[in-house]
Amino acid sequence: MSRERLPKNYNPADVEDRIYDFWMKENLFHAEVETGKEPFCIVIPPPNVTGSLHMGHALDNTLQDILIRWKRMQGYEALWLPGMDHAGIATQIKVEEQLAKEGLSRHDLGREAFIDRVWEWKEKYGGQIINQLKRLGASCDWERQRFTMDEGLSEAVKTVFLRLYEKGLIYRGDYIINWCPRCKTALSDLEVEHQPTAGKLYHVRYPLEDGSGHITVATTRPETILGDTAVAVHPDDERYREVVGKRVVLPVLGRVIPIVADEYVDPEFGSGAVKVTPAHDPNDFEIGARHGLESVTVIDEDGIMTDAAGKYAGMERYQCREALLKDLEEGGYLVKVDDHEHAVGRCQRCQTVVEPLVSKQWFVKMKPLARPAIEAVKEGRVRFVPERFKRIYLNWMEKVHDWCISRQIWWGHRIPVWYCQDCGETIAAAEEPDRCPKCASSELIQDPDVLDTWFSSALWPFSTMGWPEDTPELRYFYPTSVLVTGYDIIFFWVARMIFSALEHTGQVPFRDVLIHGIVRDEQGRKMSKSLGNGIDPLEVIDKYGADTLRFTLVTGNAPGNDMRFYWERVEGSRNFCNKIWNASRFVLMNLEGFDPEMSLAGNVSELPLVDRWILSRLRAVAAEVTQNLERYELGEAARLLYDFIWSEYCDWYIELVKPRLYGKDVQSKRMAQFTLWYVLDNVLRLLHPFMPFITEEIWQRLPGTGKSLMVADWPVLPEILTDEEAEEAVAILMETVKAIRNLRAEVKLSPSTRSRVVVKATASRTADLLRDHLELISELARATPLEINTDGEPPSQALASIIPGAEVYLPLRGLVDIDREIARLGRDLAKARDEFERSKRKLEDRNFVKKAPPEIVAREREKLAEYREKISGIEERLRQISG
RNA sequence: GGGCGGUUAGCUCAGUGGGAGAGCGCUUGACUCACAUUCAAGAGGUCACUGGUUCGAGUCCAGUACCGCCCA
Repeated sequence: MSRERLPKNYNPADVEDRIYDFWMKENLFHAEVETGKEPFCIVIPPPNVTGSLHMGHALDNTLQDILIRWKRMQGYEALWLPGMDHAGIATQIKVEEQLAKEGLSRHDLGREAFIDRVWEWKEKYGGQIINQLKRLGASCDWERQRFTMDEGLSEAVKTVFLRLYEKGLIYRGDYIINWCPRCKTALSDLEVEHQPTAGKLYHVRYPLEDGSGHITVATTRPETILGDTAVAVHPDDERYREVVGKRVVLPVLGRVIPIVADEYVDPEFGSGAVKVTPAHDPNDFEIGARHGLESVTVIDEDGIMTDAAGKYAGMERYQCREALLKDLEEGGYLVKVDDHEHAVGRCQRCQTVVEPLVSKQWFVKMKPLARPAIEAVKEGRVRFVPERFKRIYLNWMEKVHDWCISRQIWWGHRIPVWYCQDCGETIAAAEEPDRCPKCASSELIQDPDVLDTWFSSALWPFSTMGWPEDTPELRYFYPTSVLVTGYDIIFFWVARMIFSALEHTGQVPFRDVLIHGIVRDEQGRKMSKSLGNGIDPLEVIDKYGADTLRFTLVTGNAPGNDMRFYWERVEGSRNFCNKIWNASRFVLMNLEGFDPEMSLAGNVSELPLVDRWILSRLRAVAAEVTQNLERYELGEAARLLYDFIWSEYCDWYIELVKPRLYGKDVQSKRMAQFTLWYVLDNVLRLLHPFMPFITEEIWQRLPGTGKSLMVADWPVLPEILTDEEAEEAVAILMETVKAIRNLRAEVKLSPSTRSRVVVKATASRTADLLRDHLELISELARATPLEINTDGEPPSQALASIIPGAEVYLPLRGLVDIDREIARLGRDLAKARDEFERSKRKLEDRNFVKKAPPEIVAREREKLAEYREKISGIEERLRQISG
């Protein structure tokens, strides 16, 4: 037991690093395989190696740490497996920027030297987020840290690629993809963000080839006219029945193209006829495929018009638009121009407008993989929390498109495919082949592309455990217990992990998916670099401590909902830390002569009433906290602890127990010490997952505790602590104290002035209870002298308050304003009568009495009796003072 | 266009069919020997709207309005 004086205010900076070092030194984060315990496992959503901790990470990892610490205390072998993602495009951009400062491009270095450079960068600057996670208090098993470019994980990537390739689920071909002209790479559908943008809708007239008229089409991207290979109308559209099968002449270029009928066309939009540019629009690509249309690429990978664009060749895409519009107008083809808002796709990484292009890329065939992934979720083998995210997942999975997995960058997992320069054979292999298996040529060139970063993170739950090897980790910890992540990443990552795991391991990757929202700024805007409205979690930790940040992030919002970040809320959490600190300080300062060993043998039923009350409440709260954690209601669990500690333990119990601590009755003092200690010990355990640092710091100072709170047992309290009678009795004591305080406040009596109070109890049992706690009430309500009776005549010159079971009088010689008192009692009376009527009406309703659960009806009867008593009490009082 | 979420005190938000809650802010009083990062007392509500189910709806169902998000 530490006897050093604790500071008045909790200072996290003095505590947190020291405690974290202690945990590390004691190796308490490490989880072992096959310990005989039941496993509980979480794999971290690997942050980007380039990343630094933002509020999203702070929230996500706080939730994971709460779960893992709780389960660890419950006796599970709890593994939280950490690591990082190589983040292909993001990292490459970072290193390219660094090179640019030296006046170099990656091409100056060449591929190998560039990749070496990225590794160098990674060793030097990468992974700062790991240390930031430690500051947050994350209890990850750092010995097991993984990186998606590690040898083992790279092996898993290759294995998966080859398996899918051999099964025909990976293919290469010319399809329309999203191309970022700045990053110079293909992107998957998910990596394109659509933003509503003000633009124009150009209506252009295409003359029929036979001179019998024209068709007007509308487009937001006139430059793609140059790549048109058809005009399409809806097959049922009467207006165009005659012209289907005819041909039109493409304005300016003069190319002749057919008119086709296709269900895709919306007859309601524009003129009901659309131009078809298979090479530069995903929907047109589909139409083109259905009708066997030609595909003419007019924009290249740099966003420059190709030779196929005729006289516009060499122009930049927007420059071409202007030039072409001018020509269309001069030729009389431009009918009109409307303002039009449409969705423009931009590169997630650099915000450049993406260009849909036909390009040779690698794809994963999704339909066969999606089916089992849909089943697994429908059957509940993977469970989303909150459940509504299941629908979002299923909707997406059910209409998923093939996944473009090749990227034209250098940093990443190289596609394990070689092409024979002599016979053109494609060879997929784990290692570079010596010669072509078909023609024995040694002229083999590896595919230059790398795989989408998400291709490797999709394998994370099992690749980190050694798959494809059959490791003890896989057998013990896999499938993992729960995945915790934001809803913004369900498609990118969660969905891909589910189908990958099912395909390659035959098992789900995790049983539960806990989805949370995003942390917004105080105006409700997304935190972003460009807005500069982000709040650095480390700034919060520096100023207020990690426990404060964690508590702020976990309280005050429902699962799956977004939350706003307010410094006021941070202060509230900080104040709570300080409250715990000072309550603990109080307990530690008053444990002199207390022996924890001895007190454990104490008989609960022999404890004083208020001790039995707080122990009963503690047991209820512990059970509720556990239940809420089991349902992933972490915010609710935290709120319960906040209320219990602040209101019941601090505001009431500690105040109730003070006279005993300072009094002469040693036996009573020992019991108070025991109860204070016992409740604090358990409360610290319950709170530890939420606020690991402060709880550990205090707990280690408590007598009779162990080496570390983080491996102490989670409270499961004995049934004998539950004591409904004590709870009811203490409620009466509290009501009485509140009533007296209330009356005192009414006449603005300062707390320093003591005042006589008379309490008339309606039942002798209540009178006994109040008499037994006379000193307590007197102390808490500043009531001296305090008279308790059951039949005395109430003082006439007094304020009155009628509560269930008692009438409370505050005598004030000559100071009572009778009119005011009559008015006040009148208000109380009106309120009580309203309640009485409502209750009476309810009980007179036969259906209520017949159909409502008996305990509800019984409670309602009790209420009615209380109101009746209150009303007659007030009426009686009114007669006394006005008569 | 399809889907999802939200609408509760001045603000931000909890609320799991059975007496409308918290934090902050506001008003009044107090440096009472754990804590002024505190304590005590108080004011403040048509639970968006309209119907329905139910003995009973902030809560379940249907619809409407507005705000937001995701997908196309």
